[in-house]
Amino acid sequence: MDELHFHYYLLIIACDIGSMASFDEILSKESIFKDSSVLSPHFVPRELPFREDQLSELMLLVSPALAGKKPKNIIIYGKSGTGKTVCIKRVMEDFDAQKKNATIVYLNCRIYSSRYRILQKVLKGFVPELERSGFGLPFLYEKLLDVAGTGRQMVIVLDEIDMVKDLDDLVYTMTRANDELKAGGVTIIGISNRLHFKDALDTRSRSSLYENEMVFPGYTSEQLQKILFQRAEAGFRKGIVDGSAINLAAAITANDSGDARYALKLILKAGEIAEKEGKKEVTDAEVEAARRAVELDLVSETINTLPENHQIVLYAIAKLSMSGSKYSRLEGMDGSFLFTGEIHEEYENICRRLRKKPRTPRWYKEYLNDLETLGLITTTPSSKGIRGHTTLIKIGQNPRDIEKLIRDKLALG
DNA sequence: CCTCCACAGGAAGCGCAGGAGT
DNA sequence: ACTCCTGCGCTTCCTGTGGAGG
Repeated sequence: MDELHFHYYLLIIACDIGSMASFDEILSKESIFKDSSVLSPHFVPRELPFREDQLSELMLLVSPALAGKKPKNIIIYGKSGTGKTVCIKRVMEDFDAQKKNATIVYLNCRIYSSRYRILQKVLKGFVPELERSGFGLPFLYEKLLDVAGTGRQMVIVLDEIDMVKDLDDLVYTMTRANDELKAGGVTIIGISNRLHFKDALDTRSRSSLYENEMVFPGYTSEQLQKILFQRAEAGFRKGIVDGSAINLAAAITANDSGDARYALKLILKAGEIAEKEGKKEVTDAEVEAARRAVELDLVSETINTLPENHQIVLYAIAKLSMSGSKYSRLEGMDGSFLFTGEIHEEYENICRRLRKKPRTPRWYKEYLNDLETLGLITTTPSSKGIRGHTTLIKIGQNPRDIEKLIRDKLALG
């Protein structure tokens, strides 16, 4: 942020709290939160309700490493927000506290997505010269043998393991390392939310990776209620959160995913909304408002990570949705569906305004597919009646919200 | 019935950034 | 650090489909 913008920024803040007369007033105003970090998705609580079984099973499976023996490899399945990562983190805390000749490392494979990178990251803590790159795979392999060869048990947790491109090779490398090692060992704990990713593995690495398999089920509405209660108690001051608000948040979440992370986000957001509006309690109304806000947040996050051309196409769709489809009116319909042709025209117009070269229709169609996969638009093939063969397109959310989100981002007038 | 329009989507090939391997 | 190569994003070309209209 440059200086000018920084001053604007201060000005905006000043306007925002314009109603506050003094620091005394601001500071004397009590927050409804006791400790909002408890509600953050990264928080690892001492108690993990409804995951006691999985937790003790995991500890049992990993425990040989603390006794100098190699544990079996483990694969953990479960949709997002079912407590996979948080369980592992808890196990890791207790594991490290034992201070034995054993190491447990956590990696997210979205970032460390190849055998090479994983080895490099794991060994970095032991081999200082790896800060510089330029070492071959054989070198890394030798170092792995050196590090584990001292009798060290190494447990590598690979979150989102399905993102590893050469998983077969990785598993094979680890298997070979374990064969060669006289003391010490290397164990993989893989976490995945895609149930069918093992189909892509070859038989040999599959059987060695799947020595143990654990499944984390989604939380039910009742379970979510208890979890939310527990967290709300620690996160909010007494008597702030209404019981029915928690039930509502649990019900909304259980209804579409059972994702505890989403439920926590709802409650946190509801609290923030209540606080901003100066309310003393969090009720159903705040949870409802939070749901809309969280949904828009998710959409906005998706849009922000979209490549520019996808954004332009989506912008074109939002723009046309606001005015209604000319083509479909010509066909005597209500104008709520758009045609691929008119969207492409609009897309080209916007590209011209932005002085960008528009992509060809062939590729533009792939953009439409991507947008549909992301749930931002829905498409219906039209087989009868309308202009031969075409696709009818409808935007997923309120076009005004989408239009505004992208307009700010693309700096369109 | 034939041709044209508007579109779907496969195949091949191209240039380039960045990852793999040394 | 340096080179080679692969994969990605994209264009070009092509075939196929079904209604509209002469």
